[in-house]
Amino acid sequence: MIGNINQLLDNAGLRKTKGRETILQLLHTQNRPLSHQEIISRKSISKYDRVTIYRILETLQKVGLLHKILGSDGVWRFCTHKYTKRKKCGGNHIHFFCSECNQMSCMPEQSLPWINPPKGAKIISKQLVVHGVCANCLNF
Amino acid sequence: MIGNINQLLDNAGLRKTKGRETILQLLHTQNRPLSHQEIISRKSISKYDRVTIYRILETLQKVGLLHKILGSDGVWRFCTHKYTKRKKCGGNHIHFFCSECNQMSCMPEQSLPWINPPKGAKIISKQLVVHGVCANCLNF
DNA sequence: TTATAAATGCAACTATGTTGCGCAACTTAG
DNA sequence: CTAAGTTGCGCAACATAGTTGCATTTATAA
Ligand SMILES: [Mn+2]
Ligand SMILES: [Mn+2]
Ligand SMILES: [Zn+2]
Ligand SMILES: [Zn+2]
Repeated sequence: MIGNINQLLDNAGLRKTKGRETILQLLHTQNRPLSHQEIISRKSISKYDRVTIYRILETLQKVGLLHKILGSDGVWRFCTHKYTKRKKCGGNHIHFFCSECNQMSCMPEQSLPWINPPKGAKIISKQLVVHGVCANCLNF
Repeated sequence: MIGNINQLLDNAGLRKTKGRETILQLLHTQNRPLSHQEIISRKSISKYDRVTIYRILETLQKVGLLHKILGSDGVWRFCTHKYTKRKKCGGNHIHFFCSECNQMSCMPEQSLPWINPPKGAKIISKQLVVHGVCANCLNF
């Protein structure tokens, strides 16, 4: 797995550092987007400086290894791209945000609708965040 | 117009204060969501304390007189509901955010897609923000 | 008019994220 | 292998959005 991770960094033309590997590794084992806070509070990552974490996340996202989504709490979450049999997923799907536990999840099976841009405008990206209460939190 | 505004506050069961009237008035003359910053920098509003503005916006939004949308800059924007011949609009539409001028606009003609909730979860609301460059900014 | 409840102002605080800079680590040319 | 150049990291300081507590003022209704 770690070899795989290094491969990703390599392909992206990034230097392989322990911090990047660890974060990529962590996000790969999760199947939901994690916030900076959620990431840095992991044992394996807490030793890094918070600024370093911010920069690593920004870097990984810029080269396309992560996608990021803004929760309705104003906090960014980061997630590795997932692959289906068909094609690479660039994070181009709906996300769900539970306002009880503040956890975000991907809804990869539902993709974003086609959108007619405002007259003369150029669309770069879209984010559809569904806000609600997750199954877990509903059972309490 | 100001009579109309007072009516709205009244119907919502809110006290009529100069601050609330002025802010509602301002947002009614705009047809795009304004941030706290954009609002407080208006001459007519700059005399109020920033905390008061935050609280007024929160209050108006809670009773349903405003809808709020989070921009990809992490800043909330507030907008009055607009009415069409057909029906009341609860802000249930797509929003466009220009990353050049940081201005948000409503796309009321395009409504949000139906979304299949995650198993066992309850959906409360949705926000679809389209990120791009507006017509104005493209011409420079 | 007066009593009550709600709104406002002010100060302090929290939280996320950014910037600048010196030092360390890695890469590459010789 | 070594030195120079480039990139990443740690630390401190900063920027900005939004919140909380509490004293004071204002709106409303008795
Ligand atoms: Mn996702
Ligand atoms: Mn709108
Ligand atoms: Zn939850
Ligand atoms: Zn623009």
